[in-house]
Parts: sequence; C-alpha cells; structure tokens
Amino acid sequence: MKPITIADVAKHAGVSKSTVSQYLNQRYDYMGEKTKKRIKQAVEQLGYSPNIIARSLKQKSTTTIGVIVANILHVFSTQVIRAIEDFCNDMNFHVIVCNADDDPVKEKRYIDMLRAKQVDGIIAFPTGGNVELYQGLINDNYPIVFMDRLIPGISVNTVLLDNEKASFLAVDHFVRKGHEKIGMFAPPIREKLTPRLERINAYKKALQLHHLPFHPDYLVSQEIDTMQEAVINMMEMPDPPTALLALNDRVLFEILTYTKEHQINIPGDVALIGIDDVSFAGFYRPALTTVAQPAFDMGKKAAELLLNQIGNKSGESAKEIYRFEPQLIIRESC
Amino acid sequence: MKPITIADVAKHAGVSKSTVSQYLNQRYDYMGEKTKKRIKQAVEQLGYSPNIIARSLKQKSTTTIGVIVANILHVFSTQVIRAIEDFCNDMNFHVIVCNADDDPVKEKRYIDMLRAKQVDGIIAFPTGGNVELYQGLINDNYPIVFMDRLIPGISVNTVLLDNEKASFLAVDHFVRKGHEKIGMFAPPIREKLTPRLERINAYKKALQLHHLPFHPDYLVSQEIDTMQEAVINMMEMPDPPTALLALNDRVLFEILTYTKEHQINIPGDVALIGIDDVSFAGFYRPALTTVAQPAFDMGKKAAELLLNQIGNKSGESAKEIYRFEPQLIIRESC
DNA sequence: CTGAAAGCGCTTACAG
DNA sequence: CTGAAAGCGCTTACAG
Repeated sequence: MKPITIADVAKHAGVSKSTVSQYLNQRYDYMGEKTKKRIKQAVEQLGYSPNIIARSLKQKSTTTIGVIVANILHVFSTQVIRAIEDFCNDMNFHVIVCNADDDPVKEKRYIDMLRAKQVDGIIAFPTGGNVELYQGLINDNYPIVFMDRLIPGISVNTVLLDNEKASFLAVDHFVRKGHEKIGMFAPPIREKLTPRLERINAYKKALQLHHLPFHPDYLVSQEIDTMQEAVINMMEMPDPPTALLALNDRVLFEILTYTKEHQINIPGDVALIGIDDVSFAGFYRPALTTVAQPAFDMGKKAAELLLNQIGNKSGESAKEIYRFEPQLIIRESC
Repeated sequence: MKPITIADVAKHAGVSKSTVSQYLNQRYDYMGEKTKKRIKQAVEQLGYSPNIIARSLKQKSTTTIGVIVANILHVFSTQVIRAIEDFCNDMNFHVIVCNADDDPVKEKRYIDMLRAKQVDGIIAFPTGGNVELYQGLINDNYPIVFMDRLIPGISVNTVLLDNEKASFLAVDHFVRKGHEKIGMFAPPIREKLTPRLERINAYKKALQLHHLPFHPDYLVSQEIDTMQEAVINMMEMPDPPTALLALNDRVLFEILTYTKEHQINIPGDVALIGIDDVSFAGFYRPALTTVAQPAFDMGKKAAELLLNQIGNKSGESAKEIYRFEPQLIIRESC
C-alpha cells in the first residue's frame, strides 16, 4: 500500500510522466482524446492523487497562508479566522492558524516556522514587537497583510476598525440617553496597540465634543486579571460614573462579573456598552447594547488583499489602510 | 533576494551540502569543531532557514496534522482545537483546521486535500457520512483519531465524553432540586450522532431510574432554526416541564432567547441546565448551572494519541475508546 | 571526519 | 501530439 505516484499512472496508461502531468494540470491543448481517456482511467483505477508537497517544491507555491492571531480568546479573532478560512477554502487555499498569545517571542517563532513551511503569505495581528522582522519581509516583497493594528513605520496593507467611530458611537449614545459621567475600562495601554489607543483617545475626544469633562478616575487601563478590583474601586467612588464603556469583549466579561456579583442593576444603576458584539448580547439580561465590528467582512477583505498580493507578485501592490465601519446595536443595557 | 538554499550555505562554508545537512540535523557524531563553527557562521551570515517542503518530500513527513471539525460554531470545538494546537506546537507540529459544517461532502473534500498535502495524520469529528473513506485510511494504517463521535463499524482511537454521565448528572441534580417534570431540547437525531443519541437515551434512562415517567412531549429533537417555536410550544402546554436540559450550547442559546423574550424567570419558572460550559455561564443572570466537558483535556489526549500513532508507524496501535468525565458546575439556574 | 551521488514526486522548457 | 531530461531543495546510504 505504498502511495502511488505519477510514474505509476504513466506506466499504467502507457504514456510518459510529462503527459500525465499535463493532463492533471488541464493543459489539454494538443492532447489526443484517447490519451486523455487512458490517463483518466488509470487515475481512477489506481485511485491516484497528486502529492502536493512535490508540486509545491517545484512550483514554489504551497497554496497555503498563515494567520497569526494576537490572542485567540477574543471573539473578534475567531470570527476573523473563520472568514479567512471560508474565503481561502473557496479559493483552494489552506490556512494555518497560529496564536501568538500577545507574545512577540512566540510571534517570531511562528513567522519563522511559517516561512520555513513556505506559506505563500501571512495575515497577522502584529504584536508590535517584531518590527524589523516584518520590515524585512516587506522589503523582500513577501505578501503580508496586517489586521486590527497599525505598526508605526511599517507600510503594509492593513484592515482595521474605525476605532474612533466605535467610541464615538458609544459615547454619543450614552449622552443621548442622558449620561454625563461616562467611565471606560481598557486593557493596558503601554503596549501601544492601535485599538486601545484609538478607542481611548476617541473616548476622550467624544467627551470633549459633548462638552463633558474628562475625569481621569473614570478611565481605567490595566491588566485583565486585576480588572475586577478596578471596577469595584471605580464604582465605589463617591461620585461614580453612571455609564460604562468596555473596550472589548474580555473587559466586558469583567464588568459583567462585577455587576452580577454586586447585584448592580443595568441599566438602572449603570448603563453599559461593549465594543464587540458578543454571542450572548441578544439574550443577556438585560440584552447588551454593543458596538459591533464587521469581523466577517474584515477577515474576508484581509484574505482578498493577501491572495491578490500573492497573485501578482510582480507589481508593488499599493499599501493601504482599510477602515471598517462599526455598528451600534441598541438593545437594553443602554 | 531569491531564497538561499543549503547549497549556498555549503559554498559559503566551504563544505558539501551533505555536511551542512548533517549539521542542521544535529548529527554531529564525527563532525570537526571547526567545520561546525564554519557552518554555523555561514548559516547566520546568510540568514539561512531550511525549506521544510523539500525536507518533507524526502522524509515523507510534514510534521503537520489536519483537524476536521464538524461544526466550528460549538464552543466545544473551539476549545478542543485550541488544546490540539497548544499540544502540537509544543511538539513542533503544525495543524491545519478544517470546518466540515456537518456536511459529508465538504468533509470528504477536506480529507482528500489534507492527504494530498501529506499531513501526517488527522483528528476528525466525523460527520458519519464517509465511512468507507475512513475505513480505507484505517486499512492503510493511516494515523487517525476520532473525536466526540463513534462511527459504527469503524475501529479507531476515539476520545469522547461520557455522555450518559452528562445527562445523569443533570437529571440527578434536577431531581435533587425537586423537579419531576424535566424537558429536554436537542438537535435532530436522524443523523445518529453519538452525543445526541447517548445524551437523549441517558436522559430517558435517568428518568426511569428516578421512577419518573418519560413524557414524549417533553423531548424535542429538531433543527436549531425552528427550535424557538418548539420551546414556545412546550412551555405553553397545559402542564409544561419545570426543568429544562439543553443538549449543547447552541440549543441553550435558543432556550435562553426564549426565556428572555418571554420574561421567564429562571429558576423560578423553569430550572435550566446546559451541557457545555459556555463562556458567560458564570455571569449570566442567573448564573447558569452547566455540565462541563473537559474539552481541553480531551483535545490534548486526541493530539497525544495521534502523535503517538505517527511516531510508531510500525505497530498496530490499539484502538481504544477514551471516555472523559463531565463535571456538574452548580450555579444558580438550578 | 566529509563528499559525490541518487532520489523524494512532481513540472516544464524543449525537442521531435 | 508526446517524451526525455533537468531541476525544485533537501536527506541519506555509502564510499573513502
């Protein structure tokens, strides 16, 4: 039961390997009908299926791409991956998913592995820690697209959310509902990741536009593990906010854990909006008002951009930034 | 910037390709110190990294496995995938994830693609539709392990939940809480998928053990899209159940949507237990009592089994069924 | 201790 | 219309 190769097929059909190869690649231009049929039969009888590894070696293309996600725990990541896989499968590409866990060291290891495996291109949620590495790939004209995050100094096709608008949407809605004391919870900002930076800045800007003071105590940006206490502290201030914005789904989890444990009534005691449309938003009690990212469209776009780049290796592809519109989904939490 | 090969390194170091290859594969047995150092330098200066595709072709191993998941929308699947990836990455294996969408045709396409890509083995949540195909792989002694589902007639290492126990745990708890009218919602059973079959049967069996009558109207097994109405119908019966068991997370979503829309009080009006420990179980209002699958352990076990099979291609590996213990997590919904 | 040669399973000019 | 030959980038007996 050793695997059968193109040579076996050729022998069986009484033609040369070249001809079988032509047949397999649908280069029928001058192929005789009888030859075609003979090969077809041989392939079927032998149950032959080509060794893609061998083909890849020769063709210098693996029809595989790599996706390096910063943190698979975010819904956004999983949705984006799903979209990429769907698109790629339609285009007969495979995808290898890697989870960098927000760790530049892991990220580098994955990039190296993926390249060693000769993937045709990479879609990355860059951690921000491997700037030179990425720059090198770009200099080599290696197909790559960034997702979710801008890396200063690196010019590459990037698809991300219009984060400013996301915060605006939320703050505007809070204000419309009569809130003036609006708090925000975010993961640590020291990492200078685009979504955090932009959403926080826009939050401040939005307050300003509404002539609301920015109260530093109303903004918490720190590790998820200690977020619980932070929420408690903020809510136990003498004059706590009446509305809370969660920068992403993981932060939202923390806030929800707090509000549940302390029997806080939403939106009675505090109104709540989360960026990222979590799976349970619709049937949470109360249903959660969220700002949804069009994750599916974004993933698809990234895959499209990458496959295009892979397609025309020649031309310098334009390096653009694609901003996607978030959408406010009004439910009951505000 | 054309990629540099082992030949370049050899030239640069003034040795033969063979020697470089030995070096790269740590076969230093008789290698001179100076040679080693020279090669090391050449590798560094050139920034060489081996082409794994070429190596794979020669070695007949891609250090890549495929995972075919039945439906990526289940938390269970995503957790299992995560565990497999973690384990494989530790072992320097790559994984290609495919989502069959519960469709045997897609499943077959993926199996063919994965084999063509020469993956060293496959972990599958079998749809049940490609029995002969799987049997063929097994006959060829191709490394494979099944997850979550038993396929009658196919003998292969399989890891799955002790589904009977899962239902028992739930029903026992309902009874302990004084419930006698226990309903169950499940996806269609015509597909004869193990988890559904076993959980439903065990639900009936558990009722019997508690000397409770099995009321056919209390058991609904049908498509997710129409589950909403089914819930409504059951709950509007003259004598509706006082406790509901959701066979999996997707079913739970439907029940929760219903209970929310109809302002049903949990556990006051109905008690609720779901199999699968959903992400929001802890902070849902009320917090949800669930039966958790040890998805992480299960995924890891599957990966271990597969890599073992890949390791000793020679021996007929034993084909066993590994049952994992579910765990009742008591919270507030019952 | 190291190198020349064959070969993994394909594809692709090129010749006929 | 089809085939012989070279080559993709490695690894691996084997010889020396």
